Parts: sequence; structure tokens; C-alpha cells
Amino acid sequence: MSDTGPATGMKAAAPAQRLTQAERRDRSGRELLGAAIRLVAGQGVSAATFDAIGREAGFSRGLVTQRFGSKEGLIASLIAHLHAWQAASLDDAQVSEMDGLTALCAFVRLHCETIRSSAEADTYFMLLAAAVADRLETREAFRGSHEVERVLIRSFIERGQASGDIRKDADADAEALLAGCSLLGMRMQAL
Amino acid sequence: MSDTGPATGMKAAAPAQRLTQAERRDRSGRELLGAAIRLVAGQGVSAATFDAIGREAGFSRGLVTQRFGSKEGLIASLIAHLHAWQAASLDDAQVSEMDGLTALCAFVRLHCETIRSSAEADTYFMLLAAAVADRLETREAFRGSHEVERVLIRSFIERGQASGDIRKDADADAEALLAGCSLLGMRMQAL
DNA sequence: ATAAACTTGCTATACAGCCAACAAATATGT
DNA sequence: ACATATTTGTTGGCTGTATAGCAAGTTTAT
Repeated sequence: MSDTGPATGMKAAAPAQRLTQAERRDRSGRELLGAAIRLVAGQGVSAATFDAIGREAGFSRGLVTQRFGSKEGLIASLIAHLHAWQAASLDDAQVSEMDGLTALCAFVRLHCETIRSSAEADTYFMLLAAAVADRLETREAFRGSHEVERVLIRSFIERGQASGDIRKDADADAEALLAGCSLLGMRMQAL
Repeated sequence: MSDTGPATGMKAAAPAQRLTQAERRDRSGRELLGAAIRLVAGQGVSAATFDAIGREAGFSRGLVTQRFGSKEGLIASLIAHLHAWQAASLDDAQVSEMDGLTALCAFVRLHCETIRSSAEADTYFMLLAAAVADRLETREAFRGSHEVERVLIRSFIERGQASGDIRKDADADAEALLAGCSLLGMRMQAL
């Protein structure tokens, strides 16, 4: 039988075939997000078109629409992914086990280090910039995240004040806001 | 004489007619830039299309192309206009006649005041955000302007150190950079 | 054989940039 | 001084391109 492909019993030949549907779905989903991140970080937010993302990830443009529904959905997924990434980075740094001042310094250092080396961080701040530039609804998501960051920094400061490492006459909340602004401004200048 | 308009000796009747060509040109130019600023500040950078700008200014979309040549040219003109505006604001505040610390405070206050009340400042920082988000060439223009700002802040600090108002053991250059970052971050959060 | 993941062709929309007509101001000839 | 030509400013229609989103078809897993 000159069948073009002996499809029946084959198992070993294909590189990484025979994935379950859920695996397939997961994999393509992750690769699409990764491709989007690479594109945004490398060529700007507007370069992240359905077509470009699909091609970069090795799929077709249609898949992106199907998976994320719309541009808005894609961006929302991206932001969620990047927020999770940030949380994981913080966890890795084990910031919560340090005392106040040390934690604060570690937090700042983490920011500085990711400035030059992380496509995820670049993407996050470029999306933020895009939201600001275009008065997008996504600004709400970022506003919430800044709120969280501010509370975190404030908790560092308060911990430091409790243990005497940080002057007690400082207004923890205001200082936290200022610190957050500084870090954000640094990012922007770096880009 | 039932002429539709007795054109000869008339001067007072027409609202603001009989402009010279140069005046006409100047006027439309200014109104186009003003319309662009209003649109960007109010509805985001991407809302500033040729069509929208022309309509907002009370002209046609074609005029915008003709006057600025291209989108790039329009943005460049806008940035130049806003830089001039910033310089004028600084001049108005008479910052250069103050001593270091006072000048620095006045500078910061100027920033804070324009955050809520000035479409020009909003537009400037939204254009900056757009340049960051899309990796545009316009970033160069902003980089230069940040350099200038930093030098300015540094000069305030040095003046303050010379007169003893500011501690001498601070690194003026680094502090200037940090202050610039803080102001920028503040702006971004405000938007 | 059915359902899920993925693809390809299509449509509609928005926009930049071009151009040929039109209007208004200025220069020139009588 | 007036009429006519020329230059400058303004307009609206037109074209091409990029892109989001849809829907019918194809491949891959169950």
C-alpha cells in the first residue's frame, strides 16, 4: 500500500508528538503569551498584532483570536500573566522573611536588576505606558497593582520603624508613595 | 448699491476677516496644534488623527497633512511646541533668580500644579508614554529634554550647597537624577 | 465518530498620505 | 483705479495598507 504516511502504529518518529489535548492547549497558550512578550519588549506594543504573535509563536494568526477572544482579552491575559510573574519574582527573593530595611533594599535591587535583563518587566512597563498614552481602561488594572505595591513598601517601612532601623518620624505612607514613584520613573527613563 | 458686499471701503463689519496670508497661516497653525493638544490630553494619543485634529480645529483633515507633511512631522512640531511651552513656564516662575533650595521647591511645585490643570503637560507626558510604549524615535527628543532637566536640578542643588542650604555630602548629580525620576513617576501615576 | 485544537480565506474598518479642484490674498498690467 | 494673473492657503474625494475579528474548513486527539 503506497499510503503517503503509515499512520497506524507510529510513535517514535515524531519529535514531541502525542500530546494530550490539554497539554497542547496549555503549550500553545504559553507560547503565544511568550511570543507576545518578546514582541512587545523588542518592538513595541503596537507590533504585537494577532498576525505577528501567531507567527512568532509558530502558529497561525487565527489561533490568537480564538484563544483570547479579542485584543482586549489578549492584553488582559498578558497583564494577568505578568502580575503572576511579578508575584513569583517577589516570592523567589524571599522578601517576606527579611526585616524591614533589608527587605526594602532587596525590593529596590530586584527592580534594578530586572531593568536590563527581563523582557517580562519591559513588557509590563511598556503596556503601562501604552495604557497611559491612550487613556485605556487597562489603567485600572495598573492602578490596583500600584496600590498593592505601595502597601507592600509601606509595610517594609513600618517593619523597619518597629525594629528601629528606619527613623520613626517619617510618614510611612507618603514615603511609600514617593518610593513607588521613583521606581516607576526610573523604569520609564530606562526605556 | 445692492452689492452683496460693498468691498471697497469696509473695515469694521466682517468678524475677523481680511487677514493677510501670513496671519491666516499662523492662525490655522496655532489652532491645529491647540486642537491636537486638546485631543491627546482628552482622548489619548491615538485619537489624534489628521481627521480629528482638523475637525476639532475647525478645518479639514487635508490641511493637517499639508501643514505638517506627515504624522512624524506633526508629532515633532507638537513636541517642539510643548518644549517651548515648558521653557516659558519656567521663565514665568522666575526660577533662575531664586537661591538653590527655593528654586528647587518652586520647580517641584510647578510640576505639581500643572499635573491637574494643564492640557499641555498632560499631552507632553502622554506623548512620552507613547514613545516608550512603541519604541519610537521620538524617545531621543525626550531623552535630550531629560538631560536638560537633570542638569537644571543639579544646578539648583549645587547652588543650594554653595549657600549652605543643602547638605554638602550629597552627590548632586545622583540626587538630580533621582529627583527627575520621582517627578516623572509621579506624573505617570497621576495619569 | 466525535470533539477539540488549529488554519486559511474573507470582510469591514480606520487611517495616512496624495492630488486636483477651489478660494482668498497679493502682484502686475492697463 | 480697476481688471487680470499669480501665488498661497484650504478642501474633499480617492487609493493603498494594516489590522481586528469572523466563519468555514482541516488536522489531531479521544
